[in-house]
Amino acid sequence: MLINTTDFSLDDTLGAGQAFCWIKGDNGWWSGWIEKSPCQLQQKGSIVEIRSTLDSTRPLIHYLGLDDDPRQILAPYLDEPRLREAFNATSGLRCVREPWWECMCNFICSSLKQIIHIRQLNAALRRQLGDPHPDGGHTFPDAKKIFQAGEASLRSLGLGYRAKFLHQTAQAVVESRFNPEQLSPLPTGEAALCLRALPGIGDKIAKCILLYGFRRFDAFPVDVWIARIMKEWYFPRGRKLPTAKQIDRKSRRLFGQHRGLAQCHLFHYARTQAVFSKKS
DNA sequence: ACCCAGGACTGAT
DNA sequence: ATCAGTCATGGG
Repeated sequence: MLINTTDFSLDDTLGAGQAFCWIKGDNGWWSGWIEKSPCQLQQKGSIVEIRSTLDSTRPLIHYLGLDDDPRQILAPYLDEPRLREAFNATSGLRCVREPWWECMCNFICSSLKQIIHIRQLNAALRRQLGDPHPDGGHTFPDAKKIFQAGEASLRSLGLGYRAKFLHQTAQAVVESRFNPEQLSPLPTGEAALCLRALPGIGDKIAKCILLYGFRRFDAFPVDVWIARIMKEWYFPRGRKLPTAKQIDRKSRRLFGQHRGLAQCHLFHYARTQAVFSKKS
């Protein structure tokens, strides 16, 4: 199957720290998952080629966020010259729609980890606890599987201190102490507080889950890369990095209701420009 | 060996 | 409310 796209980059979208089940092979094909279907993707020019058992391109268009136009959504904020610089360098990036549970697990695993390590942990969780798929690979394990595996077993996969967090959060989901439907009536700020009740989820990870797992474009996760680029561009005077609260207020004022989408482009730009790698 | 990574949590001011 | 210390692991 083929999808024709405009101003889209598969490499940027799958490599920008949103989803962690995708690996790019030496042949140029990305291998990963759309829900429970293994899937391979390759981009040539404006064409994305799909190899999978899916009978329609619709789930892929939905997953990759190809149904919205970030240039149009961010248009009101692109007068700001620095955001425009970052956006123009990353305009092929789309905000993906990750399954919320896998997204939650990925980001619980993400604390003090590099993106490559998060991918490794995602692969380990699938291989060890997921169901094998006839076409190869393993589906992502549900909360019950991860809970029943036990903390020690999770630790043996390399999760470190995150093993206890993931185990306890899985238990909370199994016991319905957390249900994603609780979030839908809540504004994003209160939804973040709800997520923060779960072990291993603080403000930053809560907002990643809301942005990538629940498509809350007004969630603005602040990690070290965002802190660096925001300091460099919007807090140039100070010696130290600005606080998360300062950055949040600034993002609200600069990027409005769609600051989460702006964050996707800022994060990817910061991470792919050598200028921002832990300087000052 | 050393440094850092898409942080969260705890206990002390 | 802010702040330092602690927590595991792997790659550069």
